Amino acid sequence: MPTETTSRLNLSYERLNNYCCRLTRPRQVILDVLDKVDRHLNAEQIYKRASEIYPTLGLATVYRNLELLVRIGLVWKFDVGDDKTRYEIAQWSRETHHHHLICKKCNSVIDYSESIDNERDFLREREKNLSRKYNFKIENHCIDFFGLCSKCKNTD
Amino acid sequence: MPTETTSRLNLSYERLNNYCCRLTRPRQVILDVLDKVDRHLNAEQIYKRASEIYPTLGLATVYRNLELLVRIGLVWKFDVGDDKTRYEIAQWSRETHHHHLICKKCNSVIDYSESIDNERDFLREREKNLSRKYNFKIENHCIDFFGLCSKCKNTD
DNA sequence: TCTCCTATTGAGAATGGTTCTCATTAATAC
DNA sequence: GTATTAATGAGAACCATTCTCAATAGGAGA
Repeated sequence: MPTETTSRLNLSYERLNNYCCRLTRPRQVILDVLDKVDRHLNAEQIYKRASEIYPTLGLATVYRNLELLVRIGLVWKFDVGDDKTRYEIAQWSRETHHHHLICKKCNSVIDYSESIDNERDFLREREKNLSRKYNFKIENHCIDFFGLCSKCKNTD
Repeated sequence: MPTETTSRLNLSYERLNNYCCRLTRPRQVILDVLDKVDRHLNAEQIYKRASEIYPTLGLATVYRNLELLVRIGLVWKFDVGDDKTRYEIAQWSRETHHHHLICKKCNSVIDYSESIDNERDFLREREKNLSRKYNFKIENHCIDFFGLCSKCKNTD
């Protein structure tokens, strides 16, 4: 019986197929790392973890595939201001979609997703208005709050 | 009689003073460029424009001062995904604060700010909740919508 | 107005995350 | 299997940004 995790990975593999991309070992390993991890990793960190599973992996391959995965929507990337792009597995479902609280000082990231229902309604309405007004096809959004986390707030 | 623009610049100069930063020619010129321009420029573009006014300006000086201006809140920076940080003069007032529509294909940026009142109310409430829940001091937020602009939508 | 102190600058070198190149390998179609 | 060609690994290259350091110039006080 497939767990939730394996079925999410299976969906990812299927999507790769739909885009005529080969299902290679590096791609599986990278997706696997992103799927398992709870934090937002940069390319170097993903490379390090993936290398433990697949030691001959190259860093360039990690970059190439992250770019691909972002392009076909399986992975999202974002920037917290430390010049290293961070990546997370795409969360399309109602339950798992979330936004970020980013600490300006230590660059840590907190996800939040609870009580997000009115946020969703609000955004849907907003996107509809903006699309019409600017003739712009909105595919995604990014809501980040910047400030000081509980630790850094007290040492500031 | 001071125009709106000159008074905004004067406020900026005052703020530099408050932070014990000298009011140097490069800083004036950079602020002046950012104040006048309607688009979101990257460091290179700011350097190019500022050099026309102050030809001996160095690129490193532009980077250093943009960092300073961001730190003291006179300038905001953000990223559209082309690996070049963009900068805009900080818009703190109710009338001028805005968010972005970013085209994934041509990296163009549209500001929107109209009918933003309910957005502001929504965000204020949200920030209050998040601050309490995560003991996080929210200082700023970033709302960007990504997608395809009217031009790119049709050539896709 | 002059002088001093030191923050700031300009130029070029250095850094480092990311991308490119190219010979080699391996995933898929037949 | 075999052929085709997308994908890979290694290292070089790229390029936005930061660093270094001697020279310059704000601005406080005399």
